[in-house]
Amino acid sequence: MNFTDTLTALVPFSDDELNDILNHFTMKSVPKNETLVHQGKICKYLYFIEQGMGRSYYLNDNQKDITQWFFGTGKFMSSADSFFQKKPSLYYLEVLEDSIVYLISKEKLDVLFAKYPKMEKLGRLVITEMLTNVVNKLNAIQFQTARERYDYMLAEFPDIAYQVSLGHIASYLGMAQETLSRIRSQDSSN
Amino acid sequence: MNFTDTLTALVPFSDDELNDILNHFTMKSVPKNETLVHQGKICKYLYFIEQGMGRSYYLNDNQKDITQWFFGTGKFMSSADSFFQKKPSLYYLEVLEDSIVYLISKEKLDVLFAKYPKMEKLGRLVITEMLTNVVNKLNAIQFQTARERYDYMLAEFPDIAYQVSLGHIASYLGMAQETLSRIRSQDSSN
DNA sequence: TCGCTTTTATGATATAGGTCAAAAATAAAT
DNA sequence: ATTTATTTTTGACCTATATCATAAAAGCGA
Repeated sequence: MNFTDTLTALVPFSDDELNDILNHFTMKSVPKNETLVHQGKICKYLYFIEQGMGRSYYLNDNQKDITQWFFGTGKFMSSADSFFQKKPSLYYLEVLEDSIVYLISKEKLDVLFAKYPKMEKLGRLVITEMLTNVVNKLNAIQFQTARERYDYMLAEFPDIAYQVSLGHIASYLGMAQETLSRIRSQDSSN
Repeated sequence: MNFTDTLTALVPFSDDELNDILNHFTMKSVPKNETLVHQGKICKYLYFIEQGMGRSYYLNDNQKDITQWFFGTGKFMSSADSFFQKKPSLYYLEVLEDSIVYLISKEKLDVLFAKYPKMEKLGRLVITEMLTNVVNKLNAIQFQTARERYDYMLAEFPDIAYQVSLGHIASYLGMAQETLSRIRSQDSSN
């Protein structure tokens, strides 16, 4: 679903409103592997992924890269806490393939929030969806075996599960990459 | 922090606005162990805990009670997805001690959202905070040892860690209650 | 197409923490 | 104040998965 459709599906904007809103965003194409936000820096923009996919990750105490979230086509991507509170980001944000995004700064977004109450609603809905997704993952991770976690991933994000490197997925699911490799090899032998 | 202070800290309401908003809420005292929402039912109200504490939990495949979240004094409590989307709740909501809450229905809240754009902002801020908290817990759970998870709990929710039963905390942290008991006995022997 | 780098697979071994069982301690009820 | 129920502790044992090591495969630049 493209950007305008995504917006209108959440809140019914008029054509004029929609145009004005779109004009506050900037469209940009981002090449594969580009880092949009660095850990410790402020996340200046909220991104909508028109085409492509990205992920957030951080480096743990052993400098190991841990995927925190995947963002697929048609989703908003940001280091939410950093963007909204202007705090240093705990995560890196990077694009995993050539992508097209719409981006907006906090200042411009605040202009939209002030101008259109419906935008506040949009913001609330988008964040509510994120919250639901994170809670779902949490429940999936918390008490399930590695096998079950991978099944959750296949069910919830089939597109991502088949496109992203095994190491990224393993860290996202909280398991060693060797474990995920073994799970997959079980699958293919049956 | 009490209800009015919490509201004005997030968004600067005028006295008149604040009064009007408060009038849409109902104050209620809830006795210990009362269940506010049942799994599978719609969560009809958003609660603010003026005094006391609650938790959300669900029963897993083995009918084991798993704590999903704790809500302390001064926090909003709800089965967010159920409340906002009018979907059956995945969780029970219960009060862990005699409490005083302010509650509001979705209908009345929508009236407030429509009337005061600032309320939309309030909603967005509250949910953003929840999102941040859940993401923090997810990171704590995903790659940390049982010991580290408990330390996270002590740091993040010291009040709760010392008041709630060991079994509730263990399931919240994704470990067997025996494990948490052993961790605690290590602590007290040093 | 060849060499170089990164990713994935597989085997051997170690361990954190789960499960089962039973006792001890606390809390609740009559 | 006793009994009953619930929660916590402790011990013995076991298993899923991490870790370490190395090989195979895939991807990529020159």
